[in-house]
Amino acid sequence: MARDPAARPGPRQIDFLADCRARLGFDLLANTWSSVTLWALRDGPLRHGQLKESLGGIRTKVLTETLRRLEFNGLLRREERAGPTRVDYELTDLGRSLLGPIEAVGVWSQQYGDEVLAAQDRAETRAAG
Amino acid sequence: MARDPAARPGPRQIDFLADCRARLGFDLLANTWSSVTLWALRDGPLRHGQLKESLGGIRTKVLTETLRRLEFNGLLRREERAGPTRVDYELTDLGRSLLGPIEAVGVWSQQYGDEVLAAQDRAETRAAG
DNA sequence: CAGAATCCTTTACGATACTG
DNA sequence: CAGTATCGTAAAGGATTCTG
Repeated sequence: MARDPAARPGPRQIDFLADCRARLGFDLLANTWSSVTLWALRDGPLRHGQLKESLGGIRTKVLTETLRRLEFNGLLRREERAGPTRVDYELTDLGRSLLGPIEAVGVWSQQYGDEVLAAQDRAETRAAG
Repeated sequence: MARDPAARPGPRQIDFLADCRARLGFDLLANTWSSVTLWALRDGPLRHGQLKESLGGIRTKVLTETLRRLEFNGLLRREERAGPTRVDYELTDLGRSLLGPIEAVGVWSQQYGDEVLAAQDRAETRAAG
C-alpha cells in the first residue's frame, strides 16, 4: 500500500488514514527480517556471515534479499572493503534514525509479549474446547 | 519466527537477538493492514463497514482476516451489539498499549518518508542508468 | 566468504460472487 | 450489514546446490 498522491494535505496530528506517507515505515518493516537486521547493525558494520550468525535461522538467500531491499530504501549501505570477498553492511543516517521506533516495538514486545502469548492460548483453548 | 524457548535468560538492555520474545511485536505487525487497523480504532469502536471505509482499498475478506488475527492475538475485541447484524470492534488494553510504538513508526515515516522515496529514486536511477 | 541459481511451500492479498 | 466461499496471483520465506 502507501500509495495515494492525492492525500489530504492538512494533518492536524498524525492521521495515518489521511496521509498515506505515514504508512511508509510500516511497509519497510512489514517482513520477518528487516527490523532485526537493522537492529543487529546498531553497534557498527557487520559482514554477511556475521549477520547470518546474529540473526539465527535466516537463510543466505533471504538475508541477501533483505539486505538488498534495505539498501534500496536507503537504510543501509553495502561496502566492499579491502581484501578479497570482504563486504561490510552498515546503517546509513536514515537507517539509524529508525532504531528508535524499532526499539519502541521491541520494548513493547518485552513488556507485553507474555500477554500476547496468553491471549493466543486462550483463543486456541476457546476454539478447541 | 520468534520461536525459541531456550533463549538466553539474561538480557542486559534490549537484545533482540538474544531474546526472541522481543521480536513478537514485529511479527504481529508484519503485514499490510494490522498497524493501520489498530490505529483506526484509537478513538473508539468501529464497525466492519466503517473500518473498511477508513482503511481505503482494503477488501472485505482481507479486513476480516486482519481482524481475526488481531483478535486472536488479544489486541482487539469483537462484540456483537444489540440490533441485527451489528458488530463492533474495539481495542483491548493490550491493543491500546501498542498505539505508542505504532505512532513512533508513523511519526518517523512523516519525518523521513521523503528521504526514503529519494533513496529509492536514486537506486532506480543507478540501476537503470 | 558472499553470494547466485533453482525449486518448493506457504502466506498475503486481491477480485468476484453469494448469504444469513 | 457483516460477513463466507472460491479462485487466482504474487511475494515471502525455506532448503539445497553451485560458484567467483
